[in-house]
Amino acid sequence: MTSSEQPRRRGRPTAPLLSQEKITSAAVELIELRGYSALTMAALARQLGVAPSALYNHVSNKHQLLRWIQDHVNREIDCSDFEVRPWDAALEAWAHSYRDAYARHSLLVPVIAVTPIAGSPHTVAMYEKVAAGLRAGGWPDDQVMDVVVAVESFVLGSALDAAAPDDIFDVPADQAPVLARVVGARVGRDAARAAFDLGLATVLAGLRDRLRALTP
Amino acid sequence: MTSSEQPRRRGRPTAPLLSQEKITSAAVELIELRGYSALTMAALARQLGVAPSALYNHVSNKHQLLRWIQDHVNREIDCSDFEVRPWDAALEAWAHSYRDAYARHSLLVPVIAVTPIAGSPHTVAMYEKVAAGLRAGGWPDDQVMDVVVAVESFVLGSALDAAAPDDIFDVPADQAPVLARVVGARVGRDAARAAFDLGLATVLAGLRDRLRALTP
DNA sequence: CAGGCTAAATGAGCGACATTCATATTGTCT
DNA sequence: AGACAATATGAATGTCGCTCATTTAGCCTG
Repeated sequence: MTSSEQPRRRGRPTAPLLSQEKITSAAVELIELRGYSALTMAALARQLGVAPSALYNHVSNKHQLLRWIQDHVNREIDCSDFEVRPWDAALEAWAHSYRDAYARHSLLVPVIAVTPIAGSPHTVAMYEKVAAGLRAGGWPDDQVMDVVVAVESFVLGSALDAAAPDDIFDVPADQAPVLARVVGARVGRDAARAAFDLGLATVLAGLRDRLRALTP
Repeated sequence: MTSSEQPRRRGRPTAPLLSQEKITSAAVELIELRGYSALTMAALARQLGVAPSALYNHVSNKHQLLRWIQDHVNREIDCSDFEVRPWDAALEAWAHSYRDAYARHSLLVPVIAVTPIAGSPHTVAMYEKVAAGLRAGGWPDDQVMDVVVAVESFVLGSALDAAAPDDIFDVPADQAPVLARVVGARVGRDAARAAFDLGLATVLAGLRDRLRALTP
């Protein structure tokens, strides 16, 4: 069934076949269809009906492509609550939305954590809203980023954890009796979700206390 | 200076040149010397004075090698406090030690988070101590792992954050004025460390509250 | 309107890796 | 002594990201 693929035209086409938007969308589609391991430059080019080398006229390398994808994913994160609800409720909703997005893109987590945000407009917009919300909620300037980073660290760690297999802590009871026991005590639930919920509730409670202590 | 490398003997040597211990140590040494990007199977073999293919008689693939390294790194994590101090103090010390270890091995973080611990003896031993400490501290069986995973998520997220460049949040003030302002308000400090300390203190405060509410 | 510059595509091919395989050698077990 | 298993070598393979020379077409300028 090798279909009749007429050899494509060389040279500059009438209208450009590629753009940042098209490349990013195709990459995200590919990831959602077949996972991150399927995201190769060759596969992406194929998806776009283009030769692999053509991509490099638009994106400098695969790492930059991942940053585009990251910014695309960040667009899905909901931080509208910061404009209409108290800081702690908004932070909770943001954290949930953030975790869910990256549970589906856990391979991006190590990329996010290390990449300057400046080149990513949606990402910058997100942090701007979060920072404004915390400041409006009474947090002092010099602690806002610490709060953001702390919560974000927990969120990204949890996103990684969400990608783990359910039996990650399974262990023979004779090797580690206490561990086997407490691991057994949480079967049935969505373990990663439960840990995230407990952790987030804990963090929020701690933050409320801390802010209260700051502003008597 | 291409030194006189006599062609090495083929076939089985009198004493095995390789073992899990030797391979892992050499890999860790290589990483500490030249970073993770230098950890290739060829470079590792070279470090051990052996042909690359010889490694595959001992380790099934690079991913398994990373798991050996992970277990090796976990051996450095200090969790002795769980046997001699209150659960919250021990948890704090553990988290610090854990973060510091993986700040130096952040490339392993996505591997840890997803790999079953069963094949890693030091890792199992670590969790056993932590679980026993929390249980002894009064935490109910069905919440111990949630606490462990929540703290671990924060720790691993923070370890990733520690590997980020200092200027990761730098942004033109006209694009995101509030963000620029709060980012500017924390210059001078070790930002990642400050966020970790704030977050850990917050989590511990929240956990103490929670346990107190459970056991009146 | 001719000539040149630039954008954007093609396809060949390179180098870095992880991994596999046929083969050789040697210690150990029967 | 002979068979087998363990452990090394080195050649080869396949996948990838990426580069480069080349081609083509639109646009700008004199």
